[in-house]
Amino acid sequence: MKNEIIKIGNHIHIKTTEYINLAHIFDCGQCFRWEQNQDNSYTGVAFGKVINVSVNENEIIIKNSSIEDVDNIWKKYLDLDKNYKEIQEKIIEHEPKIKEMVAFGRGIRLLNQDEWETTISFIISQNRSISLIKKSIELLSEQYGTYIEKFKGKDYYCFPTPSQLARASIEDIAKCKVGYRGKYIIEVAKTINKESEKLYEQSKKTDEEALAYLLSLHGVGPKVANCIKLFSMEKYDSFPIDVWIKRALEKYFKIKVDQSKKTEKRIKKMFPKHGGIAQQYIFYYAINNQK
DNA sequence: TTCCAGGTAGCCG
DNA sequence: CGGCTACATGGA
Repeated sequence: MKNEIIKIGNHIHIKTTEYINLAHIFDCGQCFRWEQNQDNSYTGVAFGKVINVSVNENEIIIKNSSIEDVDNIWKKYLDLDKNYKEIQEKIIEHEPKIKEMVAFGRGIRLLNQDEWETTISFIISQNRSISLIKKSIELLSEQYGTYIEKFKGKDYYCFPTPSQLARASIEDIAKCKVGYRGKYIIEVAKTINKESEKLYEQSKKTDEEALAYLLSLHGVGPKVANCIKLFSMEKYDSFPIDVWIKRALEKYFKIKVDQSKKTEKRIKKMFPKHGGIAQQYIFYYAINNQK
């Protein structure tokens, strides 16, 4: 996708030929720091910056930013160089049962998020609902993260760095309502603080190597590891299986899902190459069509 | 009150 | 390996 970026007044406009749906992008369970405004725009924090995003006709409008940041950060973050229309067609062609789900989630894009933030966010996510995950991450950022600025009347904080969280005490971090995951967060923060380059090397390594590294982190199992790979390492084969995906695969695709290698291979065969993106359509459909 | 949530570690056979 | 269970917390 070629995206023309122009500045009009204080706003940056990105021309796009694809259908973009911000609600589907920001509320599909891949990220936890974006909130919808009354005008349907979204405001959020990523990479230490606060921006406001809206969509109008064939363009994305970014407020509180600069041409440089849009070029260097947000274009990549919003995954604007990928052709989702083509990917959708390939996914449906290979597994027609997913057609309705892809139609439902049309406009989703997989954000390219920071590895560290994604790691901690999904450690927190285990065995909890999305609204509570968001609450804990907000509390963590307020309590430990660096202050950024006030935007439209609200104070915004960076996601805490590894060293900021490595200094946290178990009693203090409990105030962020992370429950038993507090010890995981602190231990992983200490690990990454000592060797942060190791985490950031994984996107260049093979799927298997990245998986093995992530599984070595305390509190990271196969599901969380696959979320980290998919949402922050551009490893689009990753297919995280949580309770929603398990139920949806069993209900709509009639396959029994367990932890075995056999099941993993079967799923990979159903959703090859862009499996992680297919997974996201299934997840988003599942959480919005529960019965 | 009980059940559940974008699960994992620890333990046991 | 596969099968159990404890784990914090708030919403339904």
